[in-house]
Amino acid sequence: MEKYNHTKIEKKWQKEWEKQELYKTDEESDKKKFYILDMYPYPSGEGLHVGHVVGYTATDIYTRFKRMNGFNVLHPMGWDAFGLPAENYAIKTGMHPKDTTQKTTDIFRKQIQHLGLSYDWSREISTHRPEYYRWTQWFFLLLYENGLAERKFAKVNWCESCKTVLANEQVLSGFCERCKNEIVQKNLEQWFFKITEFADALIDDLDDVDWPQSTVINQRNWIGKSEGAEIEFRIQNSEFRILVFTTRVDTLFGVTYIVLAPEHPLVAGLLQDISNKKEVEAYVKETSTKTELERTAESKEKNGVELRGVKAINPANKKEIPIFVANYVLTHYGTGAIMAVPAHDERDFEFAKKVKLSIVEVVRDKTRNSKAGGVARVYTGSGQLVNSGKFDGMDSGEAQEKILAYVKGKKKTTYKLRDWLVSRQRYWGAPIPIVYDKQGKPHSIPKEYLPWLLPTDVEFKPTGISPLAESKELRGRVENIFGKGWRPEVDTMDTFVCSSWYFFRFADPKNEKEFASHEQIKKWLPVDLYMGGAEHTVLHLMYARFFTKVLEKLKYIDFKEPFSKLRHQGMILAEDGRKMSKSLGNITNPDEIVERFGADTMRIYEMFMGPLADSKPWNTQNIMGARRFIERIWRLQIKVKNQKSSLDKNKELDTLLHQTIKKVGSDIENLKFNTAISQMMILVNALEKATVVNLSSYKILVQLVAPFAPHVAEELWQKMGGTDSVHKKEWPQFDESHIIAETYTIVVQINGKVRAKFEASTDLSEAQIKEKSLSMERIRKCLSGKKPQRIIYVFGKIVNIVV
RNA sequence: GCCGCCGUGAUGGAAUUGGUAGACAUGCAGCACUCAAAAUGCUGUGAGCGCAAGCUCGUGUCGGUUCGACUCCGACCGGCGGCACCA
Repeated sequence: MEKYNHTKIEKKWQKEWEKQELYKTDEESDKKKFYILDMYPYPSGEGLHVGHVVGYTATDIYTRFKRMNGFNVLHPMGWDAFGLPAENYAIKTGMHPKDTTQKTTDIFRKQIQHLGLSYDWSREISTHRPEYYRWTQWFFLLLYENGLAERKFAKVNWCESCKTVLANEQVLSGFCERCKNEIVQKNLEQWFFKITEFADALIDDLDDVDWPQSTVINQRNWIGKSEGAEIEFRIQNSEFRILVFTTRVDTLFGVTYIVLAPEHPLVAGLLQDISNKKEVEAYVKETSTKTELERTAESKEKNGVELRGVKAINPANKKEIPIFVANYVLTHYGTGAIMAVPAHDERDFEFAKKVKLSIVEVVRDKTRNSKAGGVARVYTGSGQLVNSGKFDGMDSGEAQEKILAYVKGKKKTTYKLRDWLVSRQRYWGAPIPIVYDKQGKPHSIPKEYLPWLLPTDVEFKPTGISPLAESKELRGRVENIFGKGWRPEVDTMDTFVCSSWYFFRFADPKNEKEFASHEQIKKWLPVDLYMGGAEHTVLHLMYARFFTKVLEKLKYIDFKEPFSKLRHQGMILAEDGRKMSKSLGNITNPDEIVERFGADTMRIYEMFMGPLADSKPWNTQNIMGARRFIERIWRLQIKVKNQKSSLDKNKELDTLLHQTIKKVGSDIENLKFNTAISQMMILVNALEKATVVNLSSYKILVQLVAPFAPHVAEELWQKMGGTDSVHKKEWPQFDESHIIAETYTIVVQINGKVRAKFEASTDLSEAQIKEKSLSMERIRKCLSGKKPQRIIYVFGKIVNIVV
């Protein structure tokens, strides 16, 4: 027997599989479809890291398993190629992003192939290619022409270092997601997608998907649906009214002042009527030039000024109350104005204390004996109403309804979700397919001009204006087509636009007439299993769901959710337990591991580390365990004999074999690869102890291992006389009759503590088992004459004697 | 602060309609093979007590439910992730 040589075997089979196009999706097949998708990577210059390998190996195992179980599987791979890092890299090196992208995707593809991952490369896509972004542009126009994309002025997040506008989702606690620089706010005209129109569907349809609970909750929180009411407050001696949004109508009698956001339009409207006009103007100017971040980060300290000389009227008790402008009220949420209830809202309480405003308790905690008039602490729960006129004594729920009717308020639902800002002042993205006429009015670029090509005569250096604005070619192109005085849109699209529909393209990647044909979409979508890191939950998943809902609304598709089942792979931490990062110098390079130990070992190791979704630290020492496992299987070859009977002479081994088939199958189905491998190790350990291994048993072992370690399995399959690829074989079946044992171990406990065990044959009755337990010498000794009070028998498992 | 998840040997982890805690693997120790090393194989490996048979304790802490709790309930402690003045 030759020594196990992973390099030789892996090279050989990777070449052979490519030659045979073994993993190409069968177009003609009438087998049941299954679409297994990885979140496609951004092909960075650093290459693949060990974290990618976890997710890709997991889906590969599942893919191979599904194929062996008779499914027609779509398992594609592509590149999220547009984006800031490629452009930043281009700026640094002077190379065109197109060339660097080409280079890095080539490296990624090679690395992925060296892992033996069974993607159908004939369907590879890359978002930076005109054949692809043509359809990204088509989607933009689809949204625009259906009123779902609009251009508007907005206070937007601006990164001074990246020189671009960012989406809210790309701002992490006030800092740029990419470069970690602080974000400032600018007022600019930008393109938005109206994702807020789908807020309810984005919440409701989460009920129908099989996703990790935490991800579903994160999505819900991000959308932030909140049901409440709008209530109008009159202003004394004025035509103006203040509309506030509240979720606590029951506290209306406790409203002792009103607060407007500094940007609230009414502030300007009321300026004429107030006595401290200068002070208010100065305050508004100061607060609104600050970003939201500065307002919160520099101090959570609340401050504000009163609009002196005007009073609002509380519609519930008709009392006159003061009006403030304050920094703690947000313009963009609700109506930009609030009714302050200092006794029952922490923020209002804090502000009222500071400015010395009155605090009136109107809801009392029923479970506690709150002291009358005790407003030293805020009570934000619901309870029983006090100081609320005829509503006294009602509980919060009832009062909500009654008071709302009494003041003629309207029910209203608000959301935290805001429209998606998609324009970017950067080069390396899909150009927005819009041109402006002489009056500056936007027009769609007619579909026949798509792809609307990204010009090449541009400097990448960020200047704050879009690089495309410099392109003579682009300006000329527009004037040629549309006429003199017309000018191009010079912003590009956020890369999240590209990734919001790529999973459709895989169904029909070469289609030149549509983003994907109706039949191919119907055939393959939705995605049956989607795998990716949890860090993408809010951003990408929300946008992809939004696009899917748009398509459904416009009758392109007839399903509502793109990803039926979603799972996250956990992060691989460095050996020191910290995150792997370049700056810490603790990165493990997968290429080195593959070279030293082999791809099969790498795959087994990463899957054996622990539960797929958990974060776990890398441990190079532990890789040897995976390697030894493969070598043990390899060495078992010597013991293989082609015995006549398919049933192994060794009954115990036969039982174990069938148990293993069963467990490995169900574990793969549940993505519990660590325990599947552990079960196979148990089988291998047992086979090693036998003097002879039946050929049929060994072949089954090789088939079970095949999804995990495809190269060595293929090699051994061939050595065992297999003619076709093991990966095309049917998954082995187990026989339940081989698993059922003739005896089982009964554990005898006294008061829940294990005292003895015995083997009982399956035909013993309950009474016989109890009797047998009591008669055991050891049990008699332990009982030492004490009378059992009760004897509990759990079928086939336990006898518990209670004394 | 709010929401969600998690806490098991030296280490990664296994075990949940409540039923033998620590499977499998790594490490470590001893032995075999070897001139030697590597590789491989065998044995041991939660803690304490005991010559032994065996006993006691043990799944973050404290309490509860139960014949029986890693598993269920309550409070607390610690860690991770997300959101964060959203009215």
